[in-house]
Amino acid sequence: MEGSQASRPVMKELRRGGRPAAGTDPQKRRQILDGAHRIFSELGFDATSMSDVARSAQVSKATLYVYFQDKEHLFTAICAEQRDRNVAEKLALLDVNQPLPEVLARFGMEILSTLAQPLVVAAHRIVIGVAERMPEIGSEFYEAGPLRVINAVAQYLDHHVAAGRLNVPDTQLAAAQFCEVIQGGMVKARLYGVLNEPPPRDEIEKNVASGLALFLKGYGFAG
Amino acid sequence: MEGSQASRPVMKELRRGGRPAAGTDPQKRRQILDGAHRIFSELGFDATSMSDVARSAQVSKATLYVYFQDKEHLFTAICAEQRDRNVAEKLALLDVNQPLPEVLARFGMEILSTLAQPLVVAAHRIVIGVAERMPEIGSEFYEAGPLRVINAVAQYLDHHVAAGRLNVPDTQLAAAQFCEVIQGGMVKARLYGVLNEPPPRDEIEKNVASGLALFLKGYGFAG
Amino acid sequence: MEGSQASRPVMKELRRGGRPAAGTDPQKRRQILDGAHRIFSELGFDATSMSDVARSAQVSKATLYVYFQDKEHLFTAICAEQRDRNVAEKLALLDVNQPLPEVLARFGMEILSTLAQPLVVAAHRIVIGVAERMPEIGSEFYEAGPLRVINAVAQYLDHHVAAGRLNVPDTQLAAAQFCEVIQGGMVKARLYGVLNEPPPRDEIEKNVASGLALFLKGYGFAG
Amino acid sequence: MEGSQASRPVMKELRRGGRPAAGTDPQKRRQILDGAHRIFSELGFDATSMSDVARSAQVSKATLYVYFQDKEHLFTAICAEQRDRNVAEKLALLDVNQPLPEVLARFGMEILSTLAQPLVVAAHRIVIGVAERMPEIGSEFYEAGPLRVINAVAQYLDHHVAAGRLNVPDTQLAAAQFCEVIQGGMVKARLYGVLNEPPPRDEIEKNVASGLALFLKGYGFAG
DNA sequence: GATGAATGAGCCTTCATTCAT
DNA sequence: CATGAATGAAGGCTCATTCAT
Repeated sequence: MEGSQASRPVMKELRRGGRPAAGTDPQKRRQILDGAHRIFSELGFDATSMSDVARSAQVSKATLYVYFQDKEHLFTAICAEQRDRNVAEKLALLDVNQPLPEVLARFGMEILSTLAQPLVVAAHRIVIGVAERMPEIGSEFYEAGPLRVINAVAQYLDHHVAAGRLNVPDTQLAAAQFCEVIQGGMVKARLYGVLNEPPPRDEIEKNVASGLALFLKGYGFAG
Repeated sequence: MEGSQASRPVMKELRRGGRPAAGTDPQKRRQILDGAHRIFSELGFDATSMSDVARSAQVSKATLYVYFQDKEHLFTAICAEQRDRNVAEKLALLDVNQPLPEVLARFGMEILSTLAQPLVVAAHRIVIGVAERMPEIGSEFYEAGPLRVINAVAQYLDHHVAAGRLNVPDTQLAAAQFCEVIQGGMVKARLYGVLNEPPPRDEIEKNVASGLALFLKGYGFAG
Repeated sequence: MEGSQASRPVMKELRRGGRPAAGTDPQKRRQILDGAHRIFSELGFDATSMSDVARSAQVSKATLYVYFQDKEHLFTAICAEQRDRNVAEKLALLDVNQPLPEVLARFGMEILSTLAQPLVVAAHRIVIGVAERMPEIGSEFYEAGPLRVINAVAQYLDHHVAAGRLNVPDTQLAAAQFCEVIQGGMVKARLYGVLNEPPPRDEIEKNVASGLALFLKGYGFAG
Repeated sequence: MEGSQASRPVMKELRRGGRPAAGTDPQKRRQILDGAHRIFSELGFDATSMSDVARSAQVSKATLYVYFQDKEHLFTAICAEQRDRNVAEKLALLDVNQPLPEVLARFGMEILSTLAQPLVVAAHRIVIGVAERMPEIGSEFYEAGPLRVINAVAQYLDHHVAAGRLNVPDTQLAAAQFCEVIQGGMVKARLYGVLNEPPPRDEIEKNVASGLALFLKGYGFAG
């Protein structure tokens, strides 16, 4: 298993540059991404075979490889899409000109609703499950997703701290706390597979409201 | 995957006297569990082959199957051990007769120190990664671990709420919030593989202190 | 196809040392080598699948990989065997104490008989066919086989040149020439697949005799 | 692999008028042959994919199939071209009216220079490597190449034997011996991949001179 | 006629699991 | 009981070849 490192690649690695044509039909690409996302979410990364993906996406296995270099790249593409999809529009909610409690409430609702969605939970599960072996995927995902949100919240808090409305010594830490506290353990339970349905709206509302109240009072929010 | 478990030993049982049918040497069992834990933590569930386990545990592959029905059962056994190992002693810290802030501080320190350990993070990662396909493992793990802690904290809070020292409408929810705020995102980052070393003690202290302060003030703790 | 060099191996290459147990039953090893040799000779390296080999050797495909790291190593093992099998005993024929013409006649007969055997031709064919992509295999084969013979003959000629019985300015070159002339194109034709049966003995004799006469007269052999 | 070759064009033939059915642009054909030759020589038959060929020839893969029925036919076309390219002009050197030693020297130089060229070696390698599975390709190649040369030399020798200048009992055999002996093992080593650069002119000269001298003296050439 | 895209078949390799010893 | 050896099944990936445009 170790001696072959030098000799095996000889046979194929000689082939140089120029990939096969790099599938460019965006529609088909979508079809593949959607099908792959569906089945990856259902089975996890390792337990999903490329045949499964092909079946789920209704294309031939070979076509998969026209659009994506390999299984890992396909998966990474899905992750990237998943995190980037709505983050931007969510961050836009952090409007410093609106009243803080309402902004954070709305923002929290958005975040929690998204995070608790089964498909999103599934994506996080996979990334976490794979993080040991492929730390770059995990880090990248974390940084472009959760961390980006935390940073935005921290910046938002900075503003209000400067304005004297909040007493927060470490806004970065506070932002992380905020993101956790509004979840009330709801996402965590789902991560472990305890629950699988999207939570009812009132439960989300309750958790966000409770967490937000705790946060505001705890950091001495002065209307 | 589970069907053939009862039939094989039967033959042996018939031939010999009342000898214990399957692997019962507790020392060897330990050896296997330790080796398996080590390698599972390093590679994850799917990426670890039974050959890897055998090598890591220094036993033959066949012996593995004498002590554990299959890969999944072996893994489950490790998880069970992992969660149960220290939970009990940690819960004992929640002594209602000691001053609340100190109890929660000490308890939080314990919890966070444990959760941030690489091997523990690895175990959680695996369970989460596997939760989609094997929800029972995930649920069981969650219930015997995180949930058990939450419940204990909730009960502890109940006591102080009853004593009028705390104003908490939903102690179960508050317990979950407590468990999250004290982490300050420290465990989450590790879950995604962003960091891998155990955090320095002062960082843990800072996070617990900050989270606890937030929690106490937010829930109107009155000394 | 090129970007994956760094990322793909991550998944598996993590596994370290200790191969699976390295099949050691020499009988089974023989069985595999023989079966593989048979089918490789029939179909060539690339056109022979490991399934073909397994079938031909009457073992499971997985067993193949217990005894040989991969297809290339299996093939190399066959080549090594093939060249080493009889070379030594043939070189022993070059006895400087026997009369030169008889020695070279006997030696030439041995060499040509062997080289014209279908299975040997097949081995050479494969090695040559593969030499572009795997030059080490080709070189190694050439050096351990043809070159070794040439060197031995050169040394043998040296002796007789020193004794004044032969007038050869470059014995290395002469040795190469000798090895070729005695074949009379017989091996070459077989290499290209023109003929496939082993040549009749008298044809071999004729070619060797003719080539040897040419060689001796050409290099002024003086009884 | 060969079955479907006649049926496809039929449809087109019916629809349109007397337009040439299959790829007839000789320029494009050249382009394909050259590109294919280049890459086949580099990688060998099996290791060269039709994508490689398409890339090397700068045409689409589908176009390849307009000009050549399949991979094998394309390859065969290249081989045919390769052998026929210069054989004729070389055979013309065998002028019975010129002094024999000079003719054979010049002829030998031409032959050996050509055979030792990397691209030519590569072609031979491929044909040999493929000969087991596709004996017609091998035979055809051998007959139109090496054998044709041998025959011409044999005929040339016949003339001089008849003129009493040479004492050769079997000119066919002698021709084969001549072709081999002038190579001095130079081509053989290259066939096995030991060397890859074209040999320097003086080395070629030396081998031819040595071989020719041996041949002439051995067959009693009388000026 | 030329091409980009698609695919069924098949390859090498590995894995979880089970016997015979 | 422990093990070395063996294997059926499956996985990721590529290829020669063919349509629709």
